[in-house]
Amino acid sequence: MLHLHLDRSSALPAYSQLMEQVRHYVASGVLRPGDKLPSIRAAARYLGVNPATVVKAYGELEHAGVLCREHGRGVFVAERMKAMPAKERQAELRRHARSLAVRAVQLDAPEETVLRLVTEELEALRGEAAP
Amino acid sequence: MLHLHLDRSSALPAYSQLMEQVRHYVASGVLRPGDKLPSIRAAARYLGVNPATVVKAYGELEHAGVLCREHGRGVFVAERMKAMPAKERQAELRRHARSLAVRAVQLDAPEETVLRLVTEELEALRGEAAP
Amino acid sequence: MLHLHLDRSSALPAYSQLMEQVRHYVASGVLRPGDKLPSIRAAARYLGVNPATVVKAYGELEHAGVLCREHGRGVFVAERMKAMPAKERQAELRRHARSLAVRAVQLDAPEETVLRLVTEELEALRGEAAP
Amino acid sequence: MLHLHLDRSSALPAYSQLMEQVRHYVASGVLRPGDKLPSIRAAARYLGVNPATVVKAYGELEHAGVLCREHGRGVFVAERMKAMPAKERQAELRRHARSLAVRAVQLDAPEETVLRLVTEELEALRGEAAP
DNA sequence: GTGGTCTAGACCACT
DNA sequence: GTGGTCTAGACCACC
Repeated sequence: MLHLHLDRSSALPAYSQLMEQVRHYVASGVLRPGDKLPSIRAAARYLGVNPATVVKAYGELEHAGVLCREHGRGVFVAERMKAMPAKERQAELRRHARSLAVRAVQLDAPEETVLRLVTEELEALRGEAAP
Repeated sequence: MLHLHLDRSSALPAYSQLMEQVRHYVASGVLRPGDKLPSIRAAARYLGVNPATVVKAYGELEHAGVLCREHGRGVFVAERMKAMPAKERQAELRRHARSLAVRAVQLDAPEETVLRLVTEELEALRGEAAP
Repeated sequence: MLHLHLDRSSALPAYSQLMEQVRHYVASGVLRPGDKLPSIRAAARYLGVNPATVVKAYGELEHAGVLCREHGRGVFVAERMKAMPAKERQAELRRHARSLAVRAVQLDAPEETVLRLVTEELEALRGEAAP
Repeated sequence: MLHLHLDRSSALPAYSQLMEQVRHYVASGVLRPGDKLPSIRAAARYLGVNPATVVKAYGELEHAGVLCREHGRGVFVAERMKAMPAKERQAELRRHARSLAVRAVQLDAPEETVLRLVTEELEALRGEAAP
């Protein structure tokens, strides 16, 4: 059973937190292409939210090419990431990298610490895929 | 004059975009401790937004320890970043590093590309401070 | 054996995709009046769907006058299209033409390109009938 | 005031009908880039539907690059259609052209009638833009 | 069983 | 004022 949880005190809306967790499981390989996700109702019950909230999260992830909803059958991890133009991909990554860099400078963290953190997180994602 | 701009179609609210830009200028050294920021009215006029939007951005940044409002005199870059506990600092950086890592894996970017992007952004910040 | 296939990730329901394919084969002459269609069970097995899905598709097509179910014998292409009032026929065609036109304008496609596409598709249908 | 209306007996969901109408107004030039659409609440009141239904329609049109929602300000026609890869654009047009061609053959309409309908619809869209 | 749509209404966030 | 999120619950469509 997939572990999902919400931080009700977070500034991010619930549907957005759910999206991030699913993205994480897909990125880490815990969820693989073709895998079935918890049904909308099951996830809603488990998280203690309204089914419509899960519908929104799953729907947005479908738009993003991460999931694939099949009427009457369920929701699945998409077989292949929707081809995003290389330029857009690079731009998205750079936005996240810049955001990290700005915080690092403000918090006065040395470059090596920042790079180490990124490496650790990348390895953590790979690690989860193993079993 | 500080260059500020908004992407009205962005998902991020205007005040949040403004905050990010101020953080960027402070991180890069374009704005140094003690520097005066544009007045709320001037910034609002320049950006074409409601002054309340600038008030909110400056207020949040004051709360975060980046700015320092002095009644009747204006808004300034704080002399020293409010001391954030090392643990919190690490946690904030790790959150950003994780977010970058998740996207990198999903977009299938190799580790070296990711690290290069981060290094580039860190250097870009340092570069802006020089002149 | 008739080639049938489903796109499970499509927004259109399975029964609707099946209908469209049968319509296509009938329009192109691959299926001619009186021809027998695959049995409900055979089609369901071939497509990997629930027989009820095929029942629904065949049923709707019978209602539209494209097919003709004969109890105990099978499902056949109707001898003559059920006479649809000229006015309704025109209206249905115009609906599809308008939908095409709206997309063409939005996608900034020149008129000649649009007309060429339509001509090509009409010829493709005629071409399939030949052999 | 923009004319909007729903056919409650239609098989298409209300939000989808709304989308089609907005697409039509944008394609015809009745709505031009930058134009403000009726607010979500105003449109909902006018159409006699729940605001959430309009939210869904506007949201999907934003994903499609037709509209642009700005928190607290309103919903506007996007300045420029999101660049869709030429290949996808062609594919979308061809799908609509094929659907038209299939119906034309089934309804036994001669090629010239079909092409005339398409031309008429394209001209109708251009005509509405004039004033 | 699954997902899809819609309502009525609440409360929050942004400008 | 604007749009954004969420709830509780209904009913429909698909498989």
